[in-house]
Amino acid sequence: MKVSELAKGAGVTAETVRHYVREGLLHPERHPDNGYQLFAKPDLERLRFIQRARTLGFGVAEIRDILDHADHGDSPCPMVRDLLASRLPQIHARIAELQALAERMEQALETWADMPDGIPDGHSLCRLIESFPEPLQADDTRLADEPATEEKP
Amino acid sequence: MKVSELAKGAGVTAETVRHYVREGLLHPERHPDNGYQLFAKPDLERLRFIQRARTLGFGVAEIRDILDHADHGDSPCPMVRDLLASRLPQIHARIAELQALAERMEQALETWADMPDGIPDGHSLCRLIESFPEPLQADDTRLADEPATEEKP
DNA sequence: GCTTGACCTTTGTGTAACCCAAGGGTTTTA
DNA sequence: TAAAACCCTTGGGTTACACAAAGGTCAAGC
Repeated sequence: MKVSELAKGAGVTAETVRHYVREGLLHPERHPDNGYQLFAKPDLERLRFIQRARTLGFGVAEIRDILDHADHGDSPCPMVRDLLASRLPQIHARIAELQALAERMEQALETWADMPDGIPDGHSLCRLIESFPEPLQADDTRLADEPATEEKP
Repeated sequence: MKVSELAKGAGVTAETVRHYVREGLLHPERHPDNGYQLFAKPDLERLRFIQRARTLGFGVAEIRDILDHADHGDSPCPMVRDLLASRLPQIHARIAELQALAERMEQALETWADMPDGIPDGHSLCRLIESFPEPLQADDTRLADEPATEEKP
């Protein structure tokens, strides 16, 4: 299989496949004549494995570690469990954070529904925003990292 | 005020202040002798405004636009409202996404609690992950962007 | 006057997971 | 046989900062 064929088989873009190759998650052979990357059937399974792992919140580097373990004949499952268990509370924290954000936004829209816009007068820029409570000091309760579930701008 | 003083006043780091200056959110004067950035009292209010806007989900570039409008004497409030209203559903989508992720993770941990780890055998890498449902094809229901609420690794 | 430590400057690099464009070779197809 | 379609690599962009390096500045104590 060539790059695009593998990509289609798993529902990702060819760029994503190349990215995984660059990051060492896939190890294709090379066609000796033209240098094209050649994937075998197991690579399709491997790519699907990667996809599932991504939806479970694993980062690309972590998946590489998992795959490396497996490639060496070691069971990566304990690692997988540990990663999952340690990441879960962070996801919950992130959710809470976003819910708080949504509530602030909704509250803002409600509050502002019958407030005048106001024009910048040197004391305020946009009274709407300024009427909001200050972000209670430096709250370092932010989530450390969240490698999963990316978006495409 | 110098950089660190302004930063302390708003509970952010000096780096953050410098970042906002680079991005055009703050326009300090320069001490003619040593080139130090000099901030006035309004800049502190401005920085706090930025912080509030960030907690409301606005990105730095958006805040720059808002501030530019205000600096030109235009009321940025309609823009603010529009941005908020258009971003809110994305936040909700993002929350739903993360909740689904958390559920998958929890379900995985539960399911695996009494499953054997399994050693890679050429057919499976980690049966635990492979026993999971495939990410239903290319679901492009992902969130377009979410410039707010960043984390610090 | 001088050293020391704290603070200032700019520039460049790194982060996560890709996307996209450019420039150039290859294969397939009409 | 020529165009369309696909392959390759390289490099830059995205977000909101953090951090390190190299060097200038300043306040205080001796």
